[in-house]
Amino acid sequence: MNPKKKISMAVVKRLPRYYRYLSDLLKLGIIRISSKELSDRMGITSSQIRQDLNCFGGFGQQGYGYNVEILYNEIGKILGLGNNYKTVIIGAGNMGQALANYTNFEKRGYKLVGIFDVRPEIIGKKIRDIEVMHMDEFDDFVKKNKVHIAMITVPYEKTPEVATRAARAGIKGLWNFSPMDLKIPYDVIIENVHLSDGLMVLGYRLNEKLREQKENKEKN
Amino acid sequence: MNPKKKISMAVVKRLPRYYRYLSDLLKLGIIRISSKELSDRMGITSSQIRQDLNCFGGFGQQGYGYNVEILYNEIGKILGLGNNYKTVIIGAGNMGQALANYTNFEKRGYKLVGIFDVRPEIIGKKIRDIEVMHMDEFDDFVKKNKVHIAMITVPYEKTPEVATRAARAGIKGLWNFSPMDLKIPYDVIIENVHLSDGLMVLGYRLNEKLREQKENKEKN
DNA sequence: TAGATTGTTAATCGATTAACAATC
DNA sequence: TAGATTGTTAATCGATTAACAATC
Repeated sequence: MNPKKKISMAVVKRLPRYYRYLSDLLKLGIIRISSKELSDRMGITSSQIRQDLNCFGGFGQQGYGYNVEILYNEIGKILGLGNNYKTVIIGAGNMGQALANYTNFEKRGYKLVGIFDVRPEIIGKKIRDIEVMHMDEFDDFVKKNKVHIAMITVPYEKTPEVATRAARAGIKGLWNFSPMDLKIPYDVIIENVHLSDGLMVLGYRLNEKLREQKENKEKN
Repeated sequence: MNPKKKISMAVVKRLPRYYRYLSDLLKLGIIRISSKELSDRMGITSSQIRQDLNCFGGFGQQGYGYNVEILYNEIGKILGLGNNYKTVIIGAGNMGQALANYTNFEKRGYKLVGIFDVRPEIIGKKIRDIEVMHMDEFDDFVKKNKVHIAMITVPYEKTPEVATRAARAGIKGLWNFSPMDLKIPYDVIIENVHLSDGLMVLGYRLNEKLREQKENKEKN
């Protein structure tokens, strides 16, 4: 492998999936796995698995395969899970609370340290031992606690303003849940979650299938 | 264009994004747009836009460009938004309630008609005018109302069981929010939402950036 | 050692971009 | 008509798959 070569997004996006499957294998008590076995489970080619893993170095052994635990830990490292990134949630509505209760993130090393909102009726409420704070305290909190990531679950119109404020306060990564392609003139990494896009793809596939079924019926 | 040729997923996944941008243009009162102008706004090539649209037919006009409203409606049709798909939510926890309140889906033609749970304390509660029903009523409700899509936001362990039940009841599409690749032996279309995968990709990008910054600092 | 399976190179496939004739 | 921009073909680029020598 060549450590200088830039890893393509196609590969990076597959890493969390590998990580998930390896976590399952680990729980099942499986010690070693070949690229062939893993490819069968995941529904991809073994070639792709070996190719992907070799972007980051040789984690396997000829004639043996991969040690599940080692590979799991290595992918974790590649994904930066050991960095113990601290996160905050801005917007303690249903989505914010859902994310706060999503213990999967903690398991993956993302530590939720604060929840913010502006609505008086929700300030002070406890969600998973974390008291909802007012946005007035946001900037100081981020600086004091060296928070890396903000999950933004505020109403659509507020999103750019809140994102800008977070970037100014020193946040390095934004996870945006509003249905827009968030763009702000700050040096910050943005991941947009477009839930309704996913639903529309489901709708398209449903559509295609119903159309095919109709065509087949007409043939007979 | 060749109507027989299968549309690639790469293209399909871009359609909701086009739809979003066209919706914005429509709101701005813009009547026509060229592939070049749209490509500038979206940060992709005009070639890709023309190529994508031509998978489905010629919606533009030489020397003029595309009529925003027509294109918007055509993409809506392709995505099957006119089919008025009916949806239900299974699991009225935070995520379920967040989805229930996500009015974007309604705007896109997905009509939420029912919410289900098994916890006595939540049955009967109203969320956006829809009363939470007990799962005992699920099968009858789906059949009677011809529900197409179920959004599954139940705890991890319950997911396969609930999905199976939904498929048996006649649901055609499942939108799964548990962090697993849902697989059941039924003829049903499944879209998995892997929220933590997205967070991990954000973590990777953050990691890369911090590493680069460190390297640059060491050089100077 | 023999068998298995990796790491890696080469071949293929598919997706994106460039180019331009057609045409509004 | 002249200018603009599409629809579409061809060229390029990147990602996936196949193949196999290296080696555990």
